[in-house]
Amino acid sequence: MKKDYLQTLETAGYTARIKRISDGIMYDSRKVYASLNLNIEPNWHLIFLLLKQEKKMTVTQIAEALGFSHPAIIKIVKKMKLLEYLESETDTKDSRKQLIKLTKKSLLELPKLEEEWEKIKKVLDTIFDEDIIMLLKKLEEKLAHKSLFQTYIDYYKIEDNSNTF
Amino acid sequence: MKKDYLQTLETAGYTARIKRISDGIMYDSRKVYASLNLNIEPNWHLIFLLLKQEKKMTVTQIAEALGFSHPAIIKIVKKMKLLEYLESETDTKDSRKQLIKLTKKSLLELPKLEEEWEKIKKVLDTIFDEDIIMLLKKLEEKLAHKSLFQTYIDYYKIEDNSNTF
DNA sequence: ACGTATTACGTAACTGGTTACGTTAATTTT
DNA sequence: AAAATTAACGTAACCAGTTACGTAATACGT
Repeated sequence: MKKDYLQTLETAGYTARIKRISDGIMYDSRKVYASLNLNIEPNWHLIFLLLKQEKKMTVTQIAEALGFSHPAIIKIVKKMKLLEYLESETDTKDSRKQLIKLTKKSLLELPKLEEEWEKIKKVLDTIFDEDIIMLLKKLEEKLAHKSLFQTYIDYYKIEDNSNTF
Repeated sequence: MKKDYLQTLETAGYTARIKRISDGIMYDSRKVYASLNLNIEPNWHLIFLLLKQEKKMTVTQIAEALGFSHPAIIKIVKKMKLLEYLESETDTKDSRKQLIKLTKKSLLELPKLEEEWEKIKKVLDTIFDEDIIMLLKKLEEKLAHKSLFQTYIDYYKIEDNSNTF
């Protein structure tokens, strides 16, 4: 078994370790979906759930809800539209807005998908126990309260010249 | 304050939340380095530490140590070479191997860099307290023991046809 | 010692996200 | 009601990583 240096690199390694965990989970989710021979990507799950709840949402609403940039949503929506899982209409009140919603096909396939998600959830629940969910919440709270960058700036009373050049 | 849907989306949201935390930390680290007007990227930190310890390492060794693919390391090394932080020589015993090491310039700048890292460490330590590090270890252990994908396969005794189509 | 398998590195193409920028529509200011 | 500002979407270029693939050097089995 190879030596894992990240663990020995102290604090410097934490962020890398979190990233590795995150990437690993993403990678595995992808594999699970692939093994199902479903033409579905992990991210889509969230979009399905969101639109099932809200019926119609604009691009920016989805982006904000999921914490992505709006171009990211546009790309995902494009893909999902190609596979006819989503459709959109222009808002009659505000023609800038695109209202995204699930198609008939989506609604038909939802029960099957939800069954799969239920199975995936069970597996995830074996990893994400109480403690770990607590950890997530704690981390989120800390970072939400004050970003790392801001903490750094305040800590050392440095002038933020990252944008000046 | 906008509603955070990820929190309401149950298990489906965990992986997305971890990713968000991870991305956020990365983003902020980048900002800290930018504010220092140092031409250094966060990832490089680990390479510096590693090579300071080990003196000379091959591309694949670095990749394994840090959990990246080898092409990723090649790219990073290329950049660092351009700025003259790294240099490489071909192994005399095995001419396939490139031995990467720190340059004089790196060694000269190290004290200053280490001073900065020390400051960054202090800030990170305000986030990564005992509890969080414990849980991080726990998560890593769980995932190291058995990947999510494997858990899934075993759980449902599915044949892995993710590579077969 | 010779053919085969493996290892190490490098490049190319792709991926899932980002920021930057442009356009048009709506809103606010004056 | 005209001008300026802001909001929503779309596209383009970029970024940091990945996988897939090629090639050359080494190690291995017979």
